Amino acid sequence: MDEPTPPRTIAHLDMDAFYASVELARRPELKGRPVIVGGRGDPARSRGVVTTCSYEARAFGVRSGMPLRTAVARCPDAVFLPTDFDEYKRVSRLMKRAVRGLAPVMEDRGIDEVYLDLTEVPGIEVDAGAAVAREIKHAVFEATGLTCSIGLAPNKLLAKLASELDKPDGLTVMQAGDLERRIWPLPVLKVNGIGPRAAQKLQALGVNTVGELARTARAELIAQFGQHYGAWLHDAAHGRDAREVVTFSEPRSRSSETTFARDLHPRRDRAEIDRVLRELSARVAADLARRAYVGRTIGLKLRFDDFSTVTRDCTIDRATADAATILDTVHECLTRIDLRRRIRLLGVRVSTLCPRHEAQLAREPDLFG
DNA sequence: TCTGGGGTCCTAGGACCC
DNA sequence: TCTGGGGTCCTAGGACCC
Repeated sequence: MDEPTPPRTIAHLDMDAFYASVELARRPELKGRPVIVGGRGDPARSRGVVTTCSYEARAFGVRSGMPLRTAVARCPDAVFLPTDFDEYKRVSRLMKRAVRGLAPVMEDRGIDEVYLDLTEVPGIEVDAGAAVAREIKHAVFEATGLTCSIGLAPNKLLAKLASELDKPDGLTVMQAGDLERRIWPLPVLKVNGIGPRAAQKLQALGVNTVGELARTARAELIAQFGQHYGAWLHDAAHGRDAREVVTFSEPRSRSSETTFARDLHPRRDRAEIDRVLRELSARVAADLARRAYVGRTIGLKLRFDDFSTVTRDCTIDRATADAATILDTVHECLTRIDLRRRIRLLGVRVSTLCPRHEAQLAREPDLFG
């Protein structure tokens, strides 16, 4: 067994309906109306999906991930807005700066959420962290004009579940007995790490809620899901999670992909395909250069009109961030794919990354060899 | 009404080396 | 003539998350 660790106070902070809220902040006249954010404009003809929607839109059954055309059908009177990532990233930076000022041990979990280890924050012992959490919520509101929800718990898994219990503008402190009372009745899909596939398989076993999962024998879960995932499922249902709050991690890959407005013919649209691959390679190269990283594995992703997806990759001798090298390697990958359907999506990825200066150090012996 | 774009991690098989 | 494991790297696909 693992060494027992001293109790921690972990927070999960989640912005409320983030993209929709950012849009409402700069268009206050839309307040109270259903607002749906997603795609690049013209939702009725778009192949995009809903990225976020306001709570008013949710009342019509609109959900994130839903095709925009479905959202139009469910809520034709909604205000549809294209995604403006640059603006969301700007507000996200304001949020994170405000949070870090009060709780420096922060793990970035994307544009609108973070984990915090509050264990060492002064004053945390007073009321299990609720006062500190209120301060953080206030600081986020001062910096962005937006509300967030915070969950406080002894670990990340429970903090994440807790932050959802009282949305929007919520603050939930998990205490003794709350696992059984508030978490066990939830459907297994609410647990971070259980997705649609695992939930479906669990349902087939008669397991629908977290409590039912907790009551399933560990050995049974391992038999059904494998040693690693089976044991994790059992631990998760019992609220056990020893993961640290990680303040920095090296990036593993960078990529860029695009879905076409109409599916491309592999021969007749060859010029367009080449143009897009060139563009995607240049974008990934620029992204790597900006971050001062290079990578050795170049990958091509292709989705056909039937939504089947294939990938090919190729590892080269010398890590690169050069657009021409990436493009050449992508073309090499393309020759290994049987192009017998129309193409819906193309993507370019560079992985096995390392910082540019480390790659240079590793190469230096070559200069003398 | 067909299903975005950015990621991470895991698995499994084959190559290759010791 | 038949038969080892372990370790690492590479590739392809898939589950999952925001």
